[in-house]
Amino acid sequence: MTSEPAGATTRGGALAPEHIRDAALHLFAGKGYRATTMEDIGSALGVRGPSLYRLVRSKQQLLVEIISATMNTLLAEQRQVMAAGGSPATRIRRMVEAHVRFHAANREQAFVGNREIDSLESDDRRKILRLRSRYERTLRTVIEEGRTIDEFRVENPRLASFAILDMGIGVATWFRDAGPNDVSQVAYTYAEYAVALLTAG
Amino acid sequence: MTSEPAGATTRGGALAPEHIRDAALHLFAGKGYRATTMEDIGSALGVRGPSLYRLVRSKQQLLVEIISATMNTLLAEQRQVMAAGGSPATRIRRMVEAHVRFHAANREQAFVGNREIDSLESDDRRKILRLRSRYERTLRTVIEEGRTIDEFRVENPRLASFAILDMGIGVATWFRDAGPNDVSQVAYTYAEYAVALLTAG
DNA sequence: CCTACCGATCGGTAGG
DNA sequence: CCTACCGATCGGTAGG
Repeated sequence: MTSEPAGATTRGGALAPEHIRDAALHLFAGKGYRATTMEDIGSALGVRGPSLYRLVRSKQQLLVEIISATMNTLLAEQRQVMAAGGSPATRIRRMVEAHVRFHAANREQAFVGNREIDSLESDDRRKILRLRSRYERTLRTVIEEGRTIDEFRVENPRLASFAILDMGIGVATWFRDAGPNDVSQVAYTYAEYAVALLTAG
Repeated sequence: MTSEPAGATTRGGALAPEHIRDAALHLFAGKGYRATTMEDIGSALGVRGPSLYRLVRSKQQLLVEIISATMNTLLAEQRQVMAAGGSPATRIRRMVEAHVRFHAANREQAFVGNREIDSLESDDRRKILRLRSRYERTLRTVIEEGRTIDEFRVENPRLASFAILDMGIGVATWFRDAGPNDVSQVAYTYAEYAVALLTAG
């Protein structure tokens, strides 16, 4: 993203745009975008608030980058599943597993991406909503395909895709690494739920 | 809740605590708790910000009342379902229908209740989280009961109850009165999904 | 129910 | 990377 050598921090130190984003993400997740100050973010990195402006345009830009990265990752994983082929049920399973895995393994990203959409300025919000919509429609397309070949019996692909996506999104709110189920268990189980819901009659 | 005559507004006018809460709810839903000012709320009711303090203790108190009311309604409906009896599958269906119906018919309440939990001061937040937890555990209990009598085959009641609840919560984010499905359709369909997910094997 | 106002916070800039 | 600071916002109170 920058013209500096990959993986290097800026000369001798802790302060790189990537670290700033990480610190910001953690604070946004914990206390909300609006409640987080530039001084908070700087403080997490051992500098004062104004020092961040050498590497970051604005607080809003940090939020935009965090949420965009989240949606782009999700869409990239979905594209991989589509490219790999397989029956509708197979693709649904893989898609739900990737979706849930992401929401469990990147709780803060997912959480901020969902809660702070309205903290985005309207142009950016529109862009993000378009990406979300595309993500949902791709899932819906696979459901419709499965219906066409009688692999699924759901009557309303739109409601089914919302239900499947939303249950996965919820994982970001309750999942804990120290909890009774690990990421793989949850991902597998939710994929089963999705297929069950689609094949029931 | 107050000692004034039920249904009456305070002497000649638009300003009653209930109206203030309604206006606040709408604004909190639209732009977030922290981005909403007392002046905004007053403005929606035709008064200046400071005038609200005659009827309201603080902005925080408005949020507490809104979120508490939401959870209490949800819990009351759940208790009714439990009191009415029926097989686990019947109770699950009714519970999911009530849950979804509430989230579709009271989108703003549900939305604010979910997004602004971290805007509550810690004592209030704890109280609300306890209520949510109780709500979830009651659903889980019914799932476990259904497993005991072999009505359900799910292996993990905890994951199943999270999945069912979270898909219903999602309804508050995408449902529109002008959309292709009405509240009853969505409630019925989601109840089907829940049962499908619980009985699949 | 209003105006005036206090006290505090905050994003971002100036200018080293 | 820092201090000093501007300009603006906001919750809540005083005192009618």
